[in-house]
Amino acid sequence: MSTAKGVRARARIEVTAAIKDEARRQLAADGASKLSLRAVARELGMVSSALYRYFPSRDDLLTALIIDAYDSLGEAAEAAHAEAGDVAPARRWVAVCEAVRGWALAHPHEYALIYGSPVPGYTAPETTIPPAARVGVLFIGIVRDAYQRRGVARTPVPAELEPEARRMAADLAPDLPPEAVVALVAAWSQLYGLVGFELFGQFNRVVEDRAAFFRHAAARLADGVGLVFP
Amino acid sequence: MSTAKGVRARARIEVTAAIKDEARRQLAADGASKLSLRAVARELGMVSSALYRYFPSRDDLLTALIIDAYDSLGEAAEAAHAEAGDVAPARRWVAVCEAVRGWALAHPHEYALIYGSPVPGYTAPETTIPPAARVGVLFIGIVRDAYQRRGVARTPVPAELEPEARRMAADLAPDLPPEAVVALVAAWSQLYGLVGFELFGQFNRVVEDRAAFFRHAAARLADGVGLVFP
DNA sequence: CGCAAGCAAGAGCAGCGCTCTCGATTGTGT
DNA sequence: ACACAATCGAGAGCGCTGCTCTTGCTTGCG
Repeated sequence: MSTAKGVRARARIEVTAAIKDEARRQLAADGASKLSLRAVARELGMVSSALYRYFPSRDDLLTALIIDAYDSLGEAAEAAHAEAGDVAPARRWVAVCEAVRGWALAHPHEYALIYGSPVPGYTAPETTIPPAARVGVLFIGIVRDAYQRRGVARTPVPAELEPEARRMAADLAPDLPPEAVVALVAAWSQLYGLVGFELFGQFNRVVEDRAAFFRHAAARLADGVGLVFP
Repeated sequence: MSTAKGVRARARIEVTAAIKDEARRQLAADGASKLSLRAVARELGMVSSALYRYFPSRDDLLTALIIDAYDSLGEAAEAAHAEAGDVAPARRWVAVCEAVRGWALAHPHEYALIYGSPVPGYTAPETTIPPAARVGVLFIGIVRDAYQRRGVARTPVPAELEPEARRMAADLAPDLPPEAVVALVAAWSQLYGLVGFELFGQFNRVVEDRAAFFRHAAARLADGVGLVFP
């Protein structure tokens, strides 16, 4: 039935979505810390206290937006990966990196929400973990594919890191060599250094042609992971 | 004279410092967005309006804290560099990276203030540029030193990036090869990806032995810049 | 059909950044 | 040396925030 579960449940879903939409609008306009429950309620023509029936606190609304942001980013990355098709893993790696950058530039405040400083006094709940992992999983898949095709160039890790490297590989990708997993995780985090610096103005007066700079840096990141360009 | 400029000017300096100290305390305790002018004033035994004689707005207080944070980080990095002495540039590079990480772990909220998402609606004034550049300048010096001693390993940049690479080199370090400057800037930003991910919890359930992981990643960063370990 | 659950509305509390006014104190030019 | 100007702390107040509690109306299940 289209009205299964009754009018009330349907209304709840719609109102919840409307709240998130309006909140996302304000987030994109003014940033996370200016997001106001009262303003959202006002814009929706309801009184502020009514909003607490849907989100028990401002932080809960933010959490919902965070999950959506992770999913939106993950979707963009996966779409770019799919669109790249069956090209060499190194090229797919760069395509995903550029998708991450593109999404960040298009949604700066949402990017700041998930990869900038966590909202003070706020710790993300478990629910955010799976969507947050999507881009990482994608990278693992690319490296795995490269490894299965013709192997990856390996850079040995120092002795002090060997146990940790084995533990990481066991947790994240048991079929990949530990050195590759270490390189992968490092490159993964470094990607967000590149994106964050561009987004938060650290490249002002330093890098001008940021698209070209990023493309090159992403390719070198791929290189560092052991992917080769044909 | 020790009382030159009169009692009033002296008092102003002391009160300004007291305000910044208390603000820094609250920043370290609860983060930037919970920093409240009223709470600072309360703690200092003054009324909130009196505080506006010293900082015209909350953002101005934050700006003062940002500059101090950049200087504190720069100082820590420079101290680590000096302490490393005359070892190989690659080792000094890693020492500075570890100093940045150490400072960030010791001052998480101040790190978030300067390298996390910028406080929404707030754009840093020109005054913050020189202190913000200190760590970068340090890295340039290290690479320059390596270059003058025995050269650096160069990775060519693609044709599309060549003009920008030349421009960056002319701006930042005219005596260094453009490829090295590009690699340097990339590594510089990537360092903050590593640090930020550890600090903001992105490494939870991914990397456990973070010190060893970081040391290795920093060494590989140095490698990417063309520095060689003896 | 009746009763419990779900819901919007309104009032209210404590906190915030910021402004303005009012005396008191301090520094300076004549 | 004295008067005038600049500086400062205190207090009241404005409009905003997140959040709570109570009051009725609406919906849906037994």
